[in-house]
Amino acid sequence: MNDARLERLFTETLRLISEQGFYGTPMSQIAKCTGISIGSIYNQFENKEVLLNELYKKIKIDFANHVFEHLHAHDPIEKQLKDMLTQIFYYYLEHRQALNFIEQYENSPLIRPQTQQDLQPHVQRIVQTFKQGMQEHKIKELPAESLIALCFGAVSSLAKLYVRKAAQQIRPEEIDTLIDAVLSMARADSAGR
Amino acid sequence: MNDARLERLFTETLRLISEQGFYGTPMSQIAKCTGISIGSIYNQFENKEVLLNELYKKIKIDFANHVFEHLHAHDPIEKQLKDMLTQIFYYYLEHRQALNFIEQYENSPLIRPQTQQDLQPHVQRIVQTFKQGMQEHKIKELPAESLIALCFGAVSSLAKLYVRKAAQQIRPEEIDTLIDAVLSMARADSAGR
Amino acid sequence: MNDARLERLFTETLRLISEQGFYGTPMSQIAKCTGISIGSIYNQFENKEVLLNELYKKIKIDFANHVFEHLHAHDPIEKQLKDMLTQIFYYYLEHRQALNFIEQYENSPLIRPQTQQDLQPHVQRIVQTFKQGMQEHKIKELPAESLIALCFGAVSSLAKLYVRKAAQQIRPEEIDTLIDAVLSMARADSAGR
Amino acid sequence: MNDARLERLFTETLRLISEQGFYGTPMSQIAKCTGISIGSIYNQFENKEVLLNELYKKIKIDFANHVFEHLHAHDPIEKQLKDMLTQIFYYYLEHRQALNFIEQYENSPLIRPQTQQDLQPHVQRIVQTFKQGMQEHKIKELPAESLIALCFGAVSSLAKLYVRKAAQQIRPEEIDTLIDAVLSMARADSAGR
DNA sequence: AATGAATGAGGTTTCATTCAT
DNA sequence: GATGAATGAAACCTCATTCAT
Repeated sequence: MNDARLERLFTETLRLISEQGFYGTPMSQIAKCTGISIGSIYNQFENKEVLLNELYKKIKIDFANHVFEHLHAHDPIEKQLKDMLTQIFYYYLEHRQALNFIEQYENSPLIRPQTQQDLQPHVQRIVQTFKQGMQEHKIKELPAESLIALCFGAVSSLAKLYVRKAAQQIRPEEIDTLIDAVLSMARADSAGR
Repeated sequence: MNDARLERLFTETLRLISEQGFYGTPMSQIAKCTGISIGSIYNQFENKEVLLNELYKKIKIDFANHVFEHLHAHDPIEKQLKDMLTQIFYYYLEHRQALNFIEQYENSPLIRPQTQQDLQPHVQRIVQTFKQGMQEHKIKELPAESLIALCFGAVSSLAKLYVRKAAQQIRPEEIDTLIDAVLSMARADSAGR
Repeated sequence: MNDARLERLFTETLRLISEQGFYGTPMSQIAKCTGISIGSIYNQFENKEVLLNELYKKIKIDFANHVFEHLHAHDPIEKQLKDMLTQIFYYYLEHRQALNFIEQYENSPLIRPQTQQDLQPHVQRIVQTFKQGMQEHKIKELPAESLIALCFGAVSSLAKLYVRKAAQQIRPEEIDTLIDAVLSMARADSAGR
Repeated sequence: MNDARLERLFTETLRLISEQGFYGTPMSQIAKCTGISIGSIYNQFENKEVLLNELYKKIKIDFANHVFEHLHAHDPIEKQLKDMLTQIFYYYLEHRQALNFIEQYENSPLIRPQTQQDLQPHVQRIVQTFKQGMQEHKIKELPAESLIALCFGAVSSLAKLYVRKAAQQIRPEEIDTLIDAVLSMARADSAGR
């Protein structure tokens, strides 16, 4: 299968599943909407679960790449963190299908520890950035995983809120303030009590 | 259907779905595991979607009730917020099936705006507590909805992390510190920058 | 079960089945619409098939009684036949639910030869009237059963047509002419070729 | 699905339903008896109702085609009508499954006005023949629809009678006389009183 | 490699019937 | 008798997957 077809397969599958869910989206519909025959899809992916898993990995990697593209390794660590969270928020807002798919998938029994392992290298830099911040005493010295969970959980939750209220205008200063708030969870100088 | 059976139906459905997902859990299995015939289930709930919706509402209300039971209206607002987030975290930890069900359901196409409307009264007090905190200048004056999304997103994300690493011992002081971090998102005196 | 309840059971069952068919009408709906519990219905009738069979017999007997009530044994045989067909036509028109039920039932696999046997006495007089007409040489000497089939088939077919076009006004002279036409099938003096 | 399979599907469905009725004939049995998988049937027909509807249309069209094949447009109108009714009678006798299916279907709530509309063109010629007879003053000037209902109702009723008494030998002269009787309903020179 | 008709296990749901109250 | 909650066999239908072309 050539790249264009594969791309169309992923894009359309993402769209359908974000609208209808995993089980509201039969393979036959994916075939019809992409114009790719069911047989060809099964030539490429062993079964539906594998297709979804590959889509998940692709989306997460796209996401990670996007975020890191906008990060400058020589910026002060605080700026890097702020940029990271800001990028994540706006990425989700502009890729709400991806946001929904990720949340569906990560909370479903389809997700396997192995998949998360495979993605480790792609998100390694996030952990590094946080840990570097701790070494520089700019970030609270807490388990990096926990801090990351707090920050990412907060941002994706915020993104989901803004996606739902699609109509309302996004006021960038408000977002900026909210992301500062998120950062205050991590910042070392932030009052712990 | 008497209360005991209904309770068993809800409990067992929650367990099965948190383990196997919505579509990995056929009605026949729910019937077998509860010892309630399929016919009786359909006597009580119009269809599977309605059953899941009612289960969702029940879980959310149980959750809200639990959290509010441990809140003292006359405590200082800061303490109330801290207690709330702490309660939520430990509730999720002890009700990981509920946590997983809620996350599955809220990210699925099954959820309907009407359901969220129906639950409004039960979560009203959360909004009130935040707004009161703003009036007392203890809480940043940001859209309450957004602040709540940040805090709740952070806490549930943290709970999911701890649920996954079930084996590891929970260190209460660490949790306490992390929840303080969450609160620093909301606290007015916290450096916004 | 007292008479009023039994009557209501029959009336309502007839209505439901004429609107929805045998299999579109569950026992539970009959129970709800009559206000008679399912248990009571099963006390009275062994099963659904028996209920329908009893209803069928009741309707056919009501129908036969009505027709014969309007027949005068001392009228000339030709008048009696004409009255009979006319009565049948208007009976069907005013009891379209009965007409539909009968046609459904008689063409379904539910009908049993025994039931038709049981009704024999009630329709005996029809056969007698035709046979008497033959003896008086007013009626073609053909197998009575066949002649009856022709006449009754024609009239019920006509009734079904008029029932369908419910809106249109019935013009009694037109009906009269049409029934005369039906009679011409049977009349001895009618040109056979 | 190729023509042979489709033909087998129709033939076998007709047989089963004429023996067991619509609701005595599950799709699974149709699948087993035809050797066509349930999936393939549903590939071809949206649901059971559509399958039955298509079968009904096919049967009616076959029926109409058969009747018209044996009609000669240049014969005198009286002969055409007689031939038509005779053909109908023998067609039903030899296609008793079709006769039973049609009667079941037309008296069931499954039938839809639209379907009858769709068949209009195929039965148009019947109406034309009757109307032509009226213009030629060979046929009583009554509403064509009503006259047709009378004649067809009589003939199909007669056919049903002969089908039931399958054992008895058919005496063609008797049938001929009976069909003449049916025609006397329509014939202009037939005594109206 | 691409196709899509065919398959049938297994899902959701219905509803005739039972039986304890 | 009357009731109606409970039952579960069996219906309709879906859809992941196969495989001959």
